[in-house]
Amino acid sequence: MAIAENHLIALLPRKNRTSLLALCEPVTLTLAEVLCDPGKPVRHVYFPTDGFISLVTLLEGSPGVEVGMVGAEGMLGAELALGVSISPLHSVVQGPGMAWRIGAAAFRGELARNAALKRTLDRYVYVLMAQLADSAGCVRFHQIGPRLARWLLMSQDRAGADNFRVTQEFLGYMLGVRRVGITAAAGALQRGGLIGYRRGDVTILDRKALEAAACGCYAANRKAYAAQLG
Amino acid sequence: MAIAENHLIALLPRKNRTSLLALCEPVTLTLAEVLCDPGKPVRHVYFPTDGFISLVTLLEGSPGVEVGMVGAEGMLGAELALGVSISPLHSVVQGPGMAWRIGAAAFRGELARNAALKRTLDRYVYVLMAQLADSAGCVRFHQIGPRLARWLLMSQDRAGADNFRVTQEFLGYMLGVRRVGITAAAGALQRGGLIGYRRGDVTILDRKALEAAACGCYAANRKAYAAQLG
DNA sequence: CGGCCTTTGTGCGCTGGCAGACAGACGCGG
DNA sequence: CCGCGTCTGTCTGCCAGCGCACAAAGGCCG
Repeated sequence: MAIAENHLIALLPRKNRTSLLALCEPVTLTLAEVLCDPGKPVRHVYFPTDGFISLVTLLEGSPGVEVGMVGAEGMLGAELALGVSISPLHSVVQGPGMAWRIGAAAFRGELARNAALKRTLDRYVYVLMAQLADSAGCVRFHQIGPRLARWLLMSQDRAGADNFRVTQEFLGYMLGVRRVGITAAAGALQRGGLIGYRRGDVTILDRKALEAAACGCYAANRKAYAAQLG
Repeated sequence: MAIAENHLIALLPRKNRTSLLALCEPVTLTLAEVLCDPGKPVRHVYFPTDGFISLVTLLEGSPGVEVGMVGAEGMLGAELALGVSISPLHSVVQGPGMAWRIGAAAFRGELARNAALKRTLDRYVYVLMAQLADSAGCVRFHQIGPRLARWLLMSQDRAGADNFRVTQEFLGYMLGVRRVGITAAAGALQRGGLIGYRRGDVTILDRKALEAAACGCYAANRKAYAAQLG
C-alpha cells in the first residue's frame, strides 16, 4: 500500500519536496509511543501521514494537559525550524499509523538549503502558537463537555475515520480532568446520539451535532490553519 | 536622557544592530494603550526598553487571560518573523515607558536582509511558545496565590522597579479570576509582609519570599529564556 | 468642606470539578 | 466457561473559585 501524504510536505514545490523526501524514512507510530520528552533533545522530526500525536505540557507537580495535536496536517519537532533542538513538550502517539521521519541533524541541514521548507514551517509554527494560546483560555474557561466534543472532532479529522480507540482514563489525562468527569460528559454525548462509546471504542455518529456541541476553539483552530496553510 | 536598551537588539552583532536601529523610532508606551487586536494586521513591531506589554488571549464569550509578557527582554510582533502579519493575541501596555518601534513592512524588509536578526527572533519565538504552553498548565492547575506571586515577579523584572501601579480589578482580568479572588490572595501576601498594596500601588518588599510563594512557572520561564537568549 | 468616583474589603449561596472508593460490565486468555 | 484485568458507571463528601450585592475607605475636584 502506498504511504499517504503529509500536507505540509505536499505544499512544497516539487523540487523542494523531493529534496526533503530523499532524507525521509517511513516509520510506524505505535499507540502510546513517546516520541519526545520535555527538556530532552529532539532526535527526529516526524511528518505523520496516517497516525497522529498529542502534545502535552507537563508542569512538575501537576498532571498534564494536551495543548496541541499533530496529524497529517502538521509536523512534530517544529522547534528545530526555530534553531532550537530541545522540545518543550511531551509527545505521545495518540493514533497509530505511519509517518515520515528525519534525523535532527539532517533536517537542520535541509532547512538551511531549502528556503521554501523553512517558510512553510514558519507558518506552521505560527498556527501552533495560536493553538497554544487558545489552549490556555480553553482549559481555563470551557467546560468538560464542549472540550470533549472538540477533542473528538480533532481526533476524527486526524484519524481520517469515524471510529478510533481511546479510553476515558486517557481522555481525562489529555483534557486535564478526572476520568469521572469524562464519564459524565461522554455519557451525555452518547445519550444524545452524537457518539457511540463502548469500552475504549468511540464512534462519531453525528458530526454536525458534535460540531455544535464543541467549544469555539475547534472552529478557531481550523480557521487559523486554513488561513496560513489552506 | 538616553533611551535604555532592549535585550534582543543588544544581542545582535554591531553591524546588524545598527542596520536595525536605523529603521527604529523611539515611542512612548502609555498605560492601558492597546497595541494589537487579535485577528487584526500588525502595523508595527515594538522592542520595549522601559515599558512592558501584556499578551492576552481572547476567546469569544469568555474573559481574557494573560499568556505572556513582553518587556525589554523581548519584542511585540514576533509573528512577523514567521512571515505572518496577523496577531493572534490582544496586546495591552501594562507598564508605561519607552520602546523602539518599526513599521511592519520595513521590518519584513530588514528581516530578509538581516540573518542574525532572524535567527535571534526565531529563538525568541521558541521561548514565547514555551511560555504559552506553560500558561495553559498554569492557568488550569495553579492556584491564585502562586499565580499572583508569579505575576508580580514578572512585572517587577520588566518594570525594573520595586514599585508599580496595578489595580486588583486589572489583576483579576490578567489572571482570569474574579477581583475578589485577588483581594484575598493579595491580602495574604500583604499580611505576610511580602508586598505592600495600597489603592493600585504595589511595592515588592520581600522578593525572596515572593519567589518561594510563586508557582514554578516563574523559574521555568526564566530558565528557558536564559538557555536560548541568556 | 462636601460630593463623587475609584478602589478595596466582606458576606452569602452556588457549582463544577476534585478525591477516593466501590460495584458492575465486558472480554480475553487459560 | 471461568477468572481476572480492563473499562465504565455511580456515590459521598469536599473545596476553590464564581456571581452578586453591598459597605467602607481613600482621593480628586469643585
